[in-house]
Amino acid sequence: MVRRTKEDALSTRNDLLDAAERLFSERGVATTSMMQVAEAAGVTRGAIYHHFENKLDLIESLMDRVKLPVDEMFEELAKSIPDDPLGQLKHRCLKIVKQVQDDQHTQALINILFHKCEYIDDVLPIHQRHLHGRNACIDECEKLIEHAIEKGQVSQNVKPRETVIGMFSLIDGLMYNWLLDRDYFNLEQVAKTSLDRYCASLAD
Amino acid sequence: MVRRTKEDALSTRNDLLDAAERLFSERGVATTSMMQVAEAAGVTRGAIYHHFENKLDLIESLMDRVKLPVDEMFEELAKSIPDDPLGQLKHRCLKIVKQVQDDQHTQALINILFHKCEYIDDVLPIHQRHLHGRNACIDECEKLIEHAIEKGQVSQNVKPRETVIGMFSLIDGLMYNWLLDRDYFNLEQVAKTSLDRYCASLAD
DNA sequence: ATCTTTACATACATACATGCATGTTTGATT
DNA sequence: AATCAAACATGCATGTATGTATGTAAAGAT
Repeated sequence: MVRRTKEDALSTRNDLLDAAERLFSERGVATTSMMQVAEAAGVTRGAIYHHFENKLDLIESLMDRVKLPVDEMFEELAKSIPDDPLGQLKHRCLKIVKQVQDDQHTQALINILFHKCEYIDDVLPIHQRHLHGRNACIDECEKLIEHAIEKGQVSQNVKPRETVIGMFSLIDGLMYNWLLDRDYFNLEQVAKTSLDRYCASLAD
Repeated sequence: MVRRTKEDALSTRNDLLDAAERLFSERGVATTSMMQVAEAAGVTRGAIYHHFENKLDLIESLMDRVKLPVDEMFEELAKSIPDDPLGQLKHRCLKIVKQVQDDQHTQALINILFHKCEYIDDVLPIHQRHLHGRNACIDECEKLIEHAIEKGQVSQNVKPRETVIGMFSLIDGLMYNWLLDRDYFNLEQVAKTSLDRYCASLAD
């Protein structure tokens, strides 16, 4: 089993990414060795070091494959002129939740970020990327809240920044706990009612 | 430097726990070696293996030293006859947040649980303990919501279980994000207003 | 005063994991 | 057709973590 065509090489690379995603998500990043990833992909470590520099590069490539829900949300927010800003916001948040619930790759990645990798210097680049997209998204959502205030959808007493942080934290917490035990509650359902209540209280 | 008195031994043990708590919280559990812990405590690995069986035992001993806020909450809930169940609930949740914000040991441990240790089989005992106390607490809080419904504080439309899960997730998410960047927002303040809103919406 | 045990330090044996260097085979190029 | 380079496999050298076994000096028991 030696050199194959370029398509085969790309397939090998994808197999490696698939294996890494699965193993990292199941057993954790630090405890999974390069050899285990290679074995799971049916190749040797040589294949990994040919396609990726090291473990960190492998992880970063994992992140490149999947568009995180916050990034997608950010893009959609940018190109929409909100007629119903608060509804928009709620809808986008639920979409994030839904993507984590339904899309396997997204779920695996978020699971890794939440539960399967330590937040330390070595893996910080990927967290940085996540947080960066997140903060940009928070800024955008903050503007939505401000619009909602102007439109009278939301009370003038609410502080936009804190409100968004609260919303995102609620979503984060729900996903965090749901990923710990996916049978404990229905993510989408609880997210919907929780968000509804949270938003309703903003009218004050 | 050899055999000291029993008090000295206990002091050594505490030094080790302090060092472990600090290093784990700062650099992560998996990436911190026993030798680094020993060095930080001013002893050799021999001292660690004298006091603890292995890394896992060290971590579990860490957890034994601190009473987690949920456990404390559970105890207090058990011995209180709620006159204002919803207010009680809110108050207890804020107390958890406050403890994480103000008590250094609690903060370090929660930080470890949230960000500095992978959720895998090896460290699962400590997570299990955390989740166990948590679930017991959720059950108790569920009863409080039921009381609140009986008292008319809360609408009959709310589902107690889901409501509690939402509340806890909100708190979790806030602590999770705050621990990532403690200057990004004021934990106690955002927690208070968010909880207030969330609870207010329960009257419906 | 002697003896035992505690509280460590030191040393070693084992086990991996990583990174690189070096092969080897075939697709791609000219 | 010959050559080059891609796509891996294989082997080694190194570092590092772990667990344990052994040493040792003082504390505590008798």
